[in-house]
Amino acid sequence: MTHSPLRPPTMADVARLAGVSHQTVSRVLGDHPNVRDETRARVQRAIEEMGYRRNSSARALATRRTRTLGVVASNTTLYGPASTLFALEEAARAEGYLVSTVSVRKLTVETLSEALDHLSDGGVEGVIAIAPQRSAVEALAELRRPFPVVAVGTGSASTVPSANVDQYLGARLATGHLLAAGHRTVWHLAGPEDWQEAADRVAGWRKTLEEAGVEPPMPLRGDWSPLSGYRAGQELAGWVGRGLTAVFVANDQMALGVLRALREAGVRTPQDVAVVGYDDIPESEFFAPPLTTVRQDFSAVGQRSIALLLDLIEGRTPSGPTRIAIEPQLVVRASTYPYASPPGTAPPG
Amino acid sequence: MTHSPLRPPTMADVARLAGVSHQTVSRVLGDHPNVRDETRARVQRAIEEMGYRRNSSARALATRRTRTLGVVASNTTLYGPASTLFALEEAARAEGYLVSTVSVRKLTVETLSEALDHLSDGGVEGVIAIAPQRSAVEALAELRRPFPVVAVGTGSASTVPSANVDQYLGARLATGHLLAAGHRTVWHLAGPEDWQEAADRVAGWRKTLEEAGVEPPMPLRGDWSPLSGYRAGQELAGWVGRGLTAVFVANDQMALGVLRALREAGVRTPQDVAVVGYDDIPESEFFAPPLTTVRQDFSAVGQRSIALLLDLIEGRTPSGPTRIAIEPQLVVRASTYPYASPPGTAPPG
DNA sequence: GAGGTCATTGTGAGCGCTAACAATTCCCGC
DNA sequence: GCGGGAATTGTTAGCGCTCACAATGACCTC
Repeated sequence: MTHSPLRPPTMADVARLAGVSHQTVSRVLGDHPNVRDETRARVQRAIEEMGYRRNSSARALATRRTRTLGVVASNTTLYGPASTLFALEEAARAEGYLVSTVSVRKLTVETLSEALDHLSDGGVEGVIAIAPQRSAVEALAELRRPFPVVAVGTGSASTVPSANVDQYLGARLATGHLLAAGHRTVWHLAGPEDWQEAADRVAGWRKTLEEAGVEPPMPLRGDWSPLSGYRAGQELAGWVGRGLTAVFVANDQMALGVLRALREAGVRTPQDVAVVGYDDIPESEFFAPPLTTVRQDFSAVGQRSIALLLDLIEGRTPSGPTRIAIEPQLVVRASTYPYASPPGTAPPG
Repeated sequence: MTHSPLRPPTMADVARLAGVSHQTVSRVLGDHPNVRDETRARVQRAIEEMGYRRNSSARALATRRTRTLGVVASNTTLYGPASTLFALEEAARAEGYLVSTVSVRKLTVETLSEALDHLSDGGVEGVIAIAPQRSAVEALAELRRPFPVVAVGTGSASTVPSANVDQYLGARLATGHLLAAGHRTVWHLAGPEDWQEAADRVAGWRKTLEEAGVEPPMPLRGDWSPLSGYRAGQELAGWVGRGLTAVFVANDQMALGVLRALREAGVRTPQDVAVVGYDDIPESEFFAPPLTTVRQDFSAVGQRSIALLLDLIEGRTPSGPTRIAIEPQLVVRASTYPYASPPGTAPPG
């Protein structure tokens, strides 16, 4: 603190003050064992006094390691991506890595490629790509890149190493729950066509119905937004009384729109139509009525994918499979069962 | 592509292939004017052929510029922080900067200090701190740090350069709207005590009532979560018929809980009690009933704060004030006015 | 055709650190 | 009190790039 040059102090400055060579300073900083206690203390005092911090660029240049990971994501204001991002960063930081993020509005071959370039210019050692669109997955496989990449949200379609919640299983849980409650069939409001996770949920829903000997109705399509759910809900309301008693909606936000449309059409939930969502966003417990949904462990996705990426970067043989699947969990609430428990009494997510 | 050494190619490798000096390669890459077209083309071909990319660490070391910004944030799965984060990254990338994020679970002096250290070790040239807790703001002012910092979400309390939505004004809009609709008084469910934004909203609400000659009732406290809103809503329901006809809730998530509690208590919204929220999250239009709320332009916050930070980094005199205030906007829906328009007809956020 | 100017290219010296090796010191047993 | 090995410290050479400056050559003017 006494010293205040125009440029931040260098290792040589510290060395001079401590009366040692710069290499000894480096050893102290690197916790190298063979440094005399007295010397170490003297160096440490000098470091303190000058407020010295190692220059990360010089270090990175000499070691060829930046200790920085990249993340490419889209739709980061949605609960799922935001939660994954959070878990990713936390896991990476625990391993001493910094995380640089590129959030794009729309994931295409171009934006993905630009994002990887930008991260590459930033010197990342590896990248997590949250790439739920099918096209992005393919692009990922083809793009030339000088570092390992782990995909997240690619559903069952990943050709690169990946970590995913098992969407197929989640859809089976949701659909099976409705069938078990006595519904003859289950309609489905699906996510966008080109999202692999949406496709996996459709597949799980369809398979479950088929196993029960039921011909699946035509699924509706939304874009994940509450508004698209509202519009689909208006359409669904027209089928009430003609065999529609249960709907599996591919995410909670759309389910919210469906609930509103049904309510406005005078259709009661769950008495007339039962609704199941997907994601378990924090709000869904407070919808009207509280929403039965499928909870995804985004935190696990984040941790597992970081662990996998680090294995790849450090050249270790991955300790587990390179295509990780995480089990989702059904959360039953009043939208499928009118006597479900009030808020705050069930274990939180 | 033909070349495939163990190490990525260096500028010298490219220079050799193109038959020029490494400096000429640097000039081509830096778009320096004085390079003959023929030479430039030859170099570019060599770059292409080898798949060469500049080493960012070496570049950063030589230029003393990392072109990386840091962001410290908490509660990043909430709509507000997530939106801000997105806008921040997008604005920074447009200026050629990479963004490294540290998301902490709880913002304290310790976690903030650790986050800044971590970012500092990553070589960031400046930091945006999303620091809504009052304690964090103070910590920020005192912490020694070798780079400029711009605070976001610090409400009116920032001692460092900052960009904020004017929360005081937002609260006045919300409260004034309810008074104008004929309510005699307005209750308030506030956010956590130590959040400056919560305090600013309380102040705006209180001031508006006082100006109207009304003694403000005791505000309730929540923690932003729907559950805390639900609990407060149960309490509020007990005051219906005893002067409670309107509530201003400090965020949309809590408002969702309040709506549920009122509904369960048989209180109708807006006929018995009108409710106004804050944030305009995408879901609020689909609540039961759709929620009147205050929209914050997070995107503007992100852009303005990045512009300010870059001014500070580049040593320019900031082109505007160093404490930026952004105006919020009232969005009227059915929770205060039963004949509000259906979804999809109003201009989107 | 000498001298001057400009465009173009090359050379050398760092940026601040780590890694490999060399040099010094210390401590022990005999 | 001296050889030998371990512990400790110093020296040197990069890591791959940019910056400042030097060198070259082309072209022009008088």
